Amino acid sequence: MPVCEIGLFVWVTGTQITDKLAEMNRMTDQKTMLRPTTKDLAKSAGVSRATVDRVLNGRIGVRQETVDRVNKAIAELGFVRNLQAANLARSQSYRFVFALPRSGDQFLDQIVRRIQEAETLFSADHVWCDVHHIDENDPHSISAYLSSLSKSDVAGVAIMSPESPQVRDAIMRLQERGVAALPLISNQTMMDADWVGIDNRAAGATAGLLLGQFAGGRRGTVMVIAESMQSRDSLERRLGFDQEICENFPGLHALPSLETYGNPDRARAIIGASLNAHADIVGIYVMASEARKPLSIVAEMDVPRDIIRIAHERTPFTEQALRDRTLDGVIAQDAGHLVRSAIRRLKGIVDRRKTLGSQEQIRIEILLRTNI
Amino acid sequence: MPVCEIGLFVWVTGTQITDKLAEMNRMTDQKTMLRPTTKDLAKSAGVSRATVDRVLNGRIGVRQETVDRVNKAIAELGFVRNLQAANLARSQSYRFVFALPRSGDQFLDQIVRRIQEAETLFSADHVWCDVHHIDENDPHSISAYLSSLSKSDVAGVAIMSPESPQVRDAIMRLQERGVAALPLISNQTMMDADWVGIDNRAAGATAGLLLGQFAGGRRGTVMVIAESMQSRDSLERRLGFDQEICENFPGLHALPSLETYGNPDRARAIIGASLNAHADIVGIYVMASEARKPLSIVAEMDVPRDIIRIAHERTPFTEQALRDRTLDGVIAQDAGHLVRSAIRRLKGIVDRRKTLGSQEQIRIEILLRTNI
DNA sequence: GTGTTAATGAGGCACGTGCATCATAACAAG
DNA sequence: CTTGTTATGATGCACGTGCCTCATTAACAC
Repeated sequence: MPVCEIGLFVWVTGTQITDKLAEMNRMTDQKTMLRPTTKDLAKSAGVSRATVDRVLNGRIGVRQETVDRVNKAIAELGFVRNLQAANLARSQSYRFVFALPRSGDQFLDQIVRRIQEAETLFSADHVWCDVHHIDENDPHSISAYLSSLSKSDVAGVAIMSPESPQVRDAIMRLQERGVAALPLISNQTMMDADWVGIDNRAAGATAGLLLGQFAGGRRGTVMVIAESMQSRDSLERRLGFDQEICENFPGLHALPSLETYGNPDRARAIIGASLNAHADIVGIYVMASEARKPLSIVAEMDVPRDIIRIAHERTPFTEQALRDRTLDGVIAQDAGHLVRSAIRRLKGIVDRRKTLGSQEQIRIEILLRTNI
Repeated sequence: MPVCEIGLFVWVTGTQITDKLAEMNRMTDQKTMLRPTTKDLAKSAGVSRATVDRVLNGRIGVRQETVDRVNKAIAELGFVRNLQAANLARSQSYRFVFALPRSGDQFLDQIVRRIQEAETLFSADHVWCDVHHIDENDPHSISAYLSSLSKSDVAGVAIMSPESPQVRDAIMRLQERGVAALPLISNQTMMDADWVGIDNRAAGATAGLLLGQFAGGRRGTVMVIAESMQSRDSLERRLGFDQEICENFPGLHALPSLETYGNPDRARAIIGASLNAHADIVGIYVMASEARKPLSIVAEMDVPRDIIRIAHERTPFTEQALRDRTLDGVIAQDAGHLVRSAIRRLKGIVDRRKTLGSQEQIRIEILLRTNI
């Protein structure tokens, strides 16, 4: 009679128990719906609490056979460790570091603000976040910084940095040392699964689709402005954009990307030249995450109203531009969601838990002036 | 010397302490960055832990003067109750009920699925969710059900129900009895602040803007299909839609709403009649949350491809329709986010905490075939 | 047989809070 | 003065887990 074997918990938890008993449980006052504890595990597996502890925390000195018995009991009772009690016992807190490029950029400012916001939110879970500014153009210094982090100081790091072999290696070494590491927004090749950010190819395609549709059958060329085409993000966005335009809007022709290199003078010169050279421009796509300068320059140049303008990222500037109607659409990733998702995933890694996929998928948002 | 008064905690927490000390604290090994406990509170206020407990939990039998002293200490030390320990002590778990209309609707199916998903996610916080199906057309039975809930069974309820005085009253009575109550998706008038869902006026406006832009300067009429115009949501969407179209797309003219009342035959008849009567239709806006039937009927009738179609809510059907290009855009609210937000807010109410506004604002999503 | 070692049991304290009990003090009403 | 009331202190257990120490057992080599 399995009922007797399982013992006390038969009527208290219902996870692996027969439907009938589970039903009984549901009927009972829900406050008594307790989860099995390590004590119950011990009883069920016929071992002591000490051994259960050894198995749960992966300590050495337990026969495989015993490990299996305990694991079987875990499965049977549907035991889940009470994280709050565990954290309480070892008075654990999680310190996470966000390694971000130096700011100036409104989008980065948003991120930093959201990190502070999230810290308040997660303080109940004993999560603390720090921001460390890195020099995005110096992979060596980034790698050096990451190497300086150890498990005792930092539980996890979210890294926003352009792709480079040094950084990729540093991330892998971090993980080996037991520090959770997560690429943020800019992905590093190979780490397909474990990163936080949007699918930039799809984002570019969405920009293309929006621009194409808004152009409404007009024919002409489309200007594409980027900060630099060195970064993976830009390349992927461009790829998605081009594919969408080519396949679905044969009347449109996208020009080669204009690279500003973050230099306003250069930007003014190349944008001006391009506008003069092409009289039939129907759309402008600003691919860079900092849309302020390119758009300001375009505005200076008295570009006709009916030229469609699409940019990336929600910032105070792009919000205002949407309201002003000097911008027609914004493709964005929610900064708050990015940050919270990174924290949850880092915490999940530390706790050796699986996180909820659908919540952690960062959506490609389309912002128009009506849904800011 | 205030340092002595505050005592132990001077260098351990830095919330209300001078910047210099806070800085010292940051410098220290972060693991020692402990939060003040009730014990520290007691010491700082010069009372016993028992009295601190009385104040914290609002029990009677404490002089006002003493209450003030304790509260002052709370502020000074920046004390925040350790919720996990508290929950552990009283082995509390939160049971929340989602009161939803009976299904059939793909959007509702999504919601139910997301609730189950969220239950897994929140199980670490001892949150349990049940779904209770209500008869949305019978306010009396809804009210009766809500009245049957008591604090001992249920910590909170999220209610998706059309507006009615009975339901509104029942919600208020629930709250008086100490059960957290939260309107979900469909709001009840007057409860502006405390509800979970999107701004339907803005959602309608977004639909209008999208449809207008996609129409690309063409002139003609726009068909609007609703399930019923009785509900507040529909009215608000229509309002926003009309305003957007009138103000910004003078070439378009929106017809009166066609109400299907959820009846396929009726739907087929009125949609067919409308299509025949208006040869210059350039767009169709399906306002109902269940877009499947109206869109299928439209598809049956061989409506030209270039007529713009906009609908609401992400469902398997609308996703497929976007891919098929039989639908041009979807205005959606993320079901998972809705559910999680409701749970977090209910929990926040129960714990008497403030929740993070920006996270709980439900965004109006625009889905195109590229960003599904 | 003795010593050695690995595997396990037994027990206890700690974490921060809720909650209960009993004791003590102050003070007012009778 | 007693008696009752109210405010407070003192203390201890409980919650579920981590972590530590010390004892016990069995297996194995010498």
